Amino acid sequence: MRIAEFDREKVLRSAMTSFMDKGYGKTSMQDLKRATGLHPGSIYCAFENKRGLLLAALGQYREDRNTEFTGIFSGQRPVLVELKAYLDNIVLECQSCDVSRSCLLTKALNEVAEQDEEVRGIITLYLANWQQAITQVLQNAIDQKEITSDRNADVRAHYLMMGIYGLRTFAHTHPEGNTIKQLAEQLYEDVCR
Amino acid sequence: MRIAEFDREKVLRSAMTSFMDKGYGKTSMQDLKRATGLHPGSIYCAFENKRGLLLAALGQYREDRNTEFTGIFSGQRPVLVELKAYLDNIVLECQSCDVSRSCLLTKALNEVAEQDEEVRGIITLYLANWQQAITQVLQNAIDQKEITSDRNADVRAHYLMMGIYGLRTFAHTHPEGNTIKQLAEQLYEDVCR
DNA sequence: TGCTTATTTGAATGATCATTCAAGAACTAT
DNA sequence: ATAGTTCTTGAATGATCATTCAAATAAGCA
Repeated sequence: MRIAEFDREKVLRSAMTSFMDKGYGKTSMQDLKRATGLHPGSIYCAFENKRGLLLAALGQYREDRNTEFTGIFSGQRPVLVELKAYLDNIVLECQSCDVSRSCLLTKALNEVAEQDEEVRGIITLYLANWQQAITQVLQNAIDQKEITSDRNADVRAHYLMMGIYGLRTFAHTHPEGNTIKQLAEQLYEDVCR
Repeated sequence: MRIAEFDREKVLRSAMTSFMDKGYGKTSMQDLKRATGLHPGSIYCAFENKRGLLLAALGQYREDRNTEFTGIFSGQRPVLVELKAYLDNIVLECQSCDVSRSCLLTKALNEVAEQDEEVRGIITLYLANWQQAITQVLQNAIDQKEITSDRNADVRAHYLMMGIYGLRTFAHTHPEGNTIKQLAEQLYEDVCR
């Protein structure tokens, strides 16, 4: 026996940012070698494929986003306060210099999903999980009477997700100023109205 | 002298859909040869490059979207009626079977813009033109007292664009049902509120 | 009709890429 | 310590790709 030397999470996060920066297709194995510090053979030994590395990176991305999500929505504050903090976080992300590192899921969905049934299925599943989590948050807000039940949690969650997707794309062309912040604030109001 | 035999617009529209279907990077010259009917040499003679063909296709896309836009916002009906028709059109586009053929501009922005300063500049310019046109529409609606001047046209245009971006991405994972239509309706209300 | 100029054709080129593989290195267990 | 297993290394492989080029073709002009 012999234990693998590399830190799996570190490697996957390096691959993640490579895929987000250059896209899956334009990230060559040489790029991945440089980013992860792993030689081609090791990558193939550990992940079978460049595609396998993408799948593993997607899984890691999901996990990272999950812990971030449950960290913010810990239930220690009113739901709407937590939701506002969540949106603030996304705004900061959009305003950071690396706008292109928006969301590996949507980026991969745009790039490879149309050609790869399995990848699309996985990404769709992850996004559906995210949507479910957001729906639960909004349902909590309704249960706590923080927002009305005029529109149900599902409809509100759909709208919020649409808004977040849109924010990220919009940020690509408007990284400057506080336009993003204003948009996020109106989005918050319209979701909670 | 000798006149080029091919129909430039037809060729560019074929290239457009190829780029939208597979992405710029994964569209090979063989794909483009099949799609456009032009042999490699002719493509290089007419557009200098694969990249040149992309630039030309982006230009054609802009023109096509422009005529579509001015066709809908002809000023013959109340502005808000025209705006609703415009959104209905986008909804139909999102619900059509080829969801991936969403918008060449945003697709290219995601894929190549981070690597190619010039392409990003051109796409950003086109999108800015679009935003300007939408702002003008909303300003007209304000001038005609169809909506209040509580929020100015710029802010409303930003929000509408964010919503449209988001709708398109959302449609990738929810092509079915009339979720998209509901979202578009709330977006319309929130922009005009 | 012939001459010039431009386009079309499609095989050839050279680069880049993902992937493989055989040899070397390191860890565990006996 | 030694055998056995697994990981690492990095050059080799074969495929694919954008691009080039020289020959062939056609259109405008004299």
